[in-house]
Amino acid sequence: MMIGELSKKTGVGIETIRYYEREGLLSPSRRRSSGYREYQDDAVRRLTFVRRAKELGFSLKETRELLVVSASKDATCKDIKHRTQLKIQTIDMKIADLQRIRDSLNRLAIACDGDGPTADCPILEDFYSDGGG
Amino acid sequence: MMIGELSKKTGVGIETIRYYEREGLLSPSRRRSSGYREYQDDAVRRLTFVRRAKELGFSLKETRELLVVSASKDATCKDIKHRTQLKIQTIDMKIADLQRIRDSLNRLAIACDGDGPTADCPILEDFYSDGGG
DNA sequence: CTTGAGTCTTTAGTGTACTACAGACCGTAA
DNA sequence: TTACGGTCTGTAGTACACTAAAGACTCAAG
Repeated sequence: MMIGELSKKTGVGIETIRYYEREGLLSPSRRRSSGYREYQDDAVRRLTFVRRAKELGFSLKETRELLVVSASKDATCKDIKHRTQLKIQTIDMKIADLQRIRDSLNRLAIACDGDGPTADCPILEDFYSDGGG
Repeated sequence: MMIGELSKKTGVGIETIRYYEREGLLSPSRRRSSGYREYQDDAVRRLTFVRRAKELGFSLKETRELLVVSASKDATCKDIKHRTQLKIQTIDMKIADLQRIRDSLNRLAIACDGDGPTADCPILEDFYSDGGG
């Protein structure tokens, strides 16, 4: 199939497909003499993989690595599992960061009764005085 | 003081200070005839504000708005509190997103015993087959 | 007066993941 | 043959928050 059909089948834009190719995620099986890209059915599968990995928080770089490992003959489940666990760890750290921020903001919001001028706002006070919460 | 001293006092790089100026967050109180920026002590306070807001997840654009509100005579605490609560909401949504992703990855990691070739990996299977969970 | 550090403006690069556009070429149906 | 839509390459723009570098100017000390 040509790129337009692949785009329709996967819901991934044409420009994006070409971008993924530049980034080494997906190549057409061949080129016509005209230069037109031609894809096989497995390109749909591969694009699905890329989008699913993205959904799950993997960057394009990481996704490319996953694809390489996935296709490697001597790679094992272990490698994939390891990468997954690392990703879980970084997500956990991000969540912890956001929780910390959330709690700080919440404390400030509670401290502010919402009345009076900004000059008396405990939120702004915190902001101006650094490292408070 | 000049920009170098302000930079040392706040730990914010010179280039960054100039960038903040371009973005409307901080202006020197005046310029010398040579073009050199001159700052008052309150610039330290203002930069502190910007960094603290950043720590708490506000973008530069949002921080600029906070500064405007903060300086506005008829603005009230209410406005600041409201912005804070909105920020808490978007952080909560981000956390929920990450939790969902984390749970999916965790389920996959558990399903994968780490043995065998990638061809049998349940993680990769999920990736190739879309929307699995 | 010279030297060296500090500062100035303007422009461009970083990373991420696209997205858009210009100008040319291809393929097919009427 | 003409028209029209699909496709090609290459370049540049988007958002965010910086960061770096070139080349010129300023300032203070010696």
